[in-house]
Amino acid sequence: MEEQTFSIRHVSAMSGVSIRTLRLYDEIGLLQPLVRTEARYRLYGKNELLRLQQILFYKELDIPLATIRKILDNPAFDTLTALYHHHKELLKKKDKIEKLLQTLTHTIQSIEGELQMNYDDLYQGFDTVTAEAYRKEAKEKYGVESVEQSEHALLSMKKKDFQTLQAMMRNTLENLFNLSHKPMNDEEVQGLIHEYYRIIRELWGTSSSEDSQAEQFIGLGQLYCDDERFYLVNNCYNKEFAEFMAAAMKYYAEKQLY
Amino acid sequence: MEEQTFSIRHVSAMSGVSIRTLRLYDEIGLLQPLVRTEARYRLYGKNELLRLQQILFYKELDIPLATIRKILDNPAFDTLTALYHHHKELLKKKDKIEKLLQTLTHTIQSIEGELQMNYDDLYQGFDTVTAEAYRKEAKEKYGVESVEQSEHALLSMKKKDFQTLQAMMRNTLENLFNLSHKPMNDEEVQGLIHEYYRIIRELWGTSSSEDSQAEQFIGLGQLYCDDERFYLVNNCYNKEFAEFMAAAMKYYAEKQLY
DNA sequence: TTAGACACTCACGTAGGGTGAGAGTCAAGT
DNA sequence: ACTTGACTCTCACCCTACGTGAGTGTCTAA
Repeated sequence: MEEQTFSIRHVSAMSGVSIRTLRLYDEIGLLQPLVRTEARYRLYGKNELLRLQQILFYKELDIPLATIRKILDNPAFDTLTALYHHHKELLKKKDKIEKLLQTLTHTIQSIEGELQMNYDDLYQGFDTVTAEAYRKEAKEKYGVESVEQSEHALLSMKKKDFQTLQAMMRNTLENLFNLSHKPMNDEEVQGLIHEYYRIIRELWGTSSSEDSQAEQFIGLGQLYCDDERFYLVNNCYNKEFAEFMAAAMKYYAEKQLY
Repeated sequence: MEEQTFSIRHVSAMSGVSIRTLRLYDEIGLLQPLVRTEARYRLYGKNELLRLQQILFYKELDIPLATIRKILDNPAFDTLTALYHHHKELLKKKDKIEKLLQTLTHTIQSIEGELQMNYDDLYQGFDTVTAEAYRKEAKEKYGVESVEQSEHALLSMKKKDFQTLQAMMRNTLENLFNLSHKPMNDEEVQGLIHEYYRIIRELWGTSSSEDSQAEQFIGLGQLYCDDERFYLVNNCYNKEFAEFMAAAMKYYAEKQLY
């Protein structure tokens, strides 16, 4: 029995995504139809519809399309994991709106003379979109301060590049978190650590350097254990996971980097 | 005593909006600094900071910049009214997230075999971005069905044009709602009705027609009273306001259009 | 005066589409 | 078999809202 398929118009109607957009997604390899008929018509199946949903969730989080594709095409990608991740991010979005509502209420009160408001407070809750803010986050979260070239690399890194790396890092960490019940030297775990290492190297600005920076990588893992600011997943500090990461990173460095 | 002013970097830091963006906003007349020094430096004051906040709220609602400018530059613009409007829209956004969370939960349950899910339901809560959806809304809300050229005008109207008209219409209706305690023939009220008339004409595709369409305009006002689908403000049906509108539109037509 | 921080304008480029033109395909009706 | 309206395709131009870099001028403290 053949799988049920849907024309591009049908998918557009179901999903609310324009036909032009669906073609764009095909073009860039983000969402390819199940079938191209002899007439070049696109026909989509169930898996494509599910993938489109994932795309829309990631879009809701302002992830660029190229990054979405990378994430979805990763062999380690898992739909359920991603859905849980989206859930958390949507809750964050909701919190943001709460904050905006608060700012709004305060502004009204300020205008009506009921309270005094600082100028800074006018903008509480709005997204900060400057490259500078992104760099600050990198410093706080990814231990780039301790690496020589990092300051320069960070200054020259473009905002989009940083966002892409960040999204992929989050994705990798999520996957690692799901495997943290396994031994840290598990093959799959170590594969993900390898990925993590390469992303960190991009952030450090040393991705093409001969020096493998094994010790720095180990040091970063240790930093996760020592400093409670480094909550890696679930928006809270998780000691067990930090230790898991540190051990896995240390093992990876010793096996692959020395 | 001179007003306190802020450099562009300061405003960027306070607001999270990039310097480049602030320059762009100046360039397009959306947010002009209080002062340009002899050196061409931009200095912003209190009113500019408040205006920037308004811009950010409108941006949060995906209103195009040119439209934001039109709204803010309208003599009838009122900050408090706008803030109340933003409040409502943010609550709507929050509802949308709730819906997405629901969709997400259902998807998880569907994958885990706990329930059966239609393909359409995969996309509940996501924005519908097709021009077709916009046209449908126009038909439902602005009485375009009853006007001859409207179908053709609607088909040829671009999505952005429609969004712009829609935003301005909402804004005009908000202002009218605030004046609905006044007589419907009040000068200010009639000024806003004039605005409303011109926007409706754009939607009808008859903005440059010699025929004033007085009767159709009156008929549209009557439609608001007769059909409970036409909730104009506050996301609910408001009979008093609908009647106010109908009367004001009738009066306007009789005085200005015949 | 110097030097570093800051600000300016100009201009190129990009992401993610919207839109229109022109042509081919499908399927039901005659 | 032909017609016709709905559907689909590709191509190509355009747009919004910036990001980014280059080059140059301005400010201010030392």
